[in-house]
Amino acid sequence: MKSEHIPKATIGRLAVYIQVLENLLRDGNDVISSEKLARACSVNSSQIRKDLAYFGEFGVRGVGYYVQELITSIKQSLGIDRVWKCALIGVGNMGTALLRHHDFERRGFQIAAAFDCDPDKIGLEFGDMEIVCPTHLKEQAPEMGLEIGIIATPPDRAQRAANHLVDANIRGIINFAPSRINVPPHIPVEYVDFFDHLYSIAFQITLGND
Amino acid sequence: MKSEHIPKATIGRLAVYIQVLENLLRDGNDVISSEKLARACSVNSSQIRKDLAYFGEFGVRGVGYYVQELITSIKQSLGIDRVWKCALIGVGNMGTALLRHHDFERRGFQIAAAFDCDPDKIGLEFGDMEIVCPTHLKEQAPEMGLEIGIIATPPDRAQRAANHLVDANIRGIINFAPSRINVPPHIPVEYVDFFDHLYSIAFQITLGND
DNA sequence: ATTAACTTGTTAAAAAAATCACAAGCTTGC
DNA sequence: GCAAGCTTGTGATTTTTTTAACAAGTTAAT
Repeated sequence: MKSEHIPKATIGRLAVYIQVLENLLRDGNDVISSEKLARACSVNSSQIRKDLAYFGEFGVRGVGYYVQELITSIKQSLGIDRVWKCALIGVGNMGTALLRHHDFERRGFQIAAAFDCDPDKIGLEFGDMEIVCPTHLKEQAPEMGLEIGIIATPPDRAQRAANHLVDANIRGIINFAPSRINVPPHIPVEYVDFFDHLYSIAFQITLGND
Repeated sequence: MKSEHIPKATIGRLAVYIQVLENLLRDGNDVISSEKLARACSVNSSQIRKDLAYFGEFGVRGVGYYVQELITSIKQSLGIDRVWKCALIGVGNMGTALLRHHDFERRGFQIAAAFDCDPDKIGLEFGDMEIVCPTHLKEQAPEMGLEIGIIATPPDRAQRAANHLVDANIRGIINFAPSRINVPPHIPVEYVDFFDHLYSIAFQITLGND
């Protein structure tokens, strides 16, 4: 197989595979079968083989997958075999936590610029970055090669932030603010809200009760 | 319709509906049709009606849904019409950010106890909470009515944290650590990793390029 | 060199989820 | 009181996703 439409669920699982594979590698596993990987990920082994088949043939029949090689292949398939520069808008609680989050670099994402419209925050230094007004986005984005926008504003400011990002020709947006945004259809948007997961847990617990 | 198996995707969308409905209510909308709500959520209107139908009949034919009433009904359906007490394990970067996150209370979740096995952290005050050793979980959980466990440890400590939670009869777990955990099947687990969404954005951008 | 034991990639079948389409029901205006 | 205009709830249909099944390819042992 190769190319055609790829389910979003597949992308989510690929992220899981990477995580588990990296832990396997750390534990000294060089080769793994889809069956064993499947158990470690709590999915069906056909599922794994099918997910991978969208992107190519990465295994060896009768043997399995070489772990390091597979990690590299999946990362290439997802386009995360390079550094993506991100623009953060909104340096409140969430934004600050993101700036402090060490995993960004390790995972291939770099918050290269931080924006906030609060006059009290503008000018503040954050590591080697200075917080500036979002109006500067349009000029800084191309200069700095910013490609992904991270919205971490209060909900009522999210749309404005999105407008700034679109105007600055950003290529994709991840929105931590609890509100929907409208952008042109060629710009992918992902919404992040970990309370979704808490709701799901609460629901599953409640369900198990009756 | 009513009860039967409910797709996980439905739960995810109900969370979106709540978010959008709350914003609609704030903007003074008292009634809304599935068609308009669908547009605001970027989904199909039948989808909304079907999602709601799993839980009951909340609308009025010819009229639509009363916004406040619908919010209440969805929250009841999900079991988030009450406060859930949570135990946090791991007070590092992520754990601290969670403790500082103001939305917990507003959304019906309360981090009522914080645990960490680092001797430098044990004894530290956090608001009105003191960080204690995870070995105390088993005794504190029933006393305090802790029902949900939040794992925010480094990846190699996640399984141990999970064991403590299971041992303390916690009813559900949300895992922020980037590693899979094994728990008895009756305990629901949700994995949270917002890099999944960054991967997805990177992939969608890359895909659009060629 | 042949057999036995594995494991992948892929086609076919099954299951699940999303969408359509419409009868049933509410509201308003005349 | 009735017709016209909406909008829900739901059975039927379509689409998508997952799972099963197996031919094709690999390795190791005899």
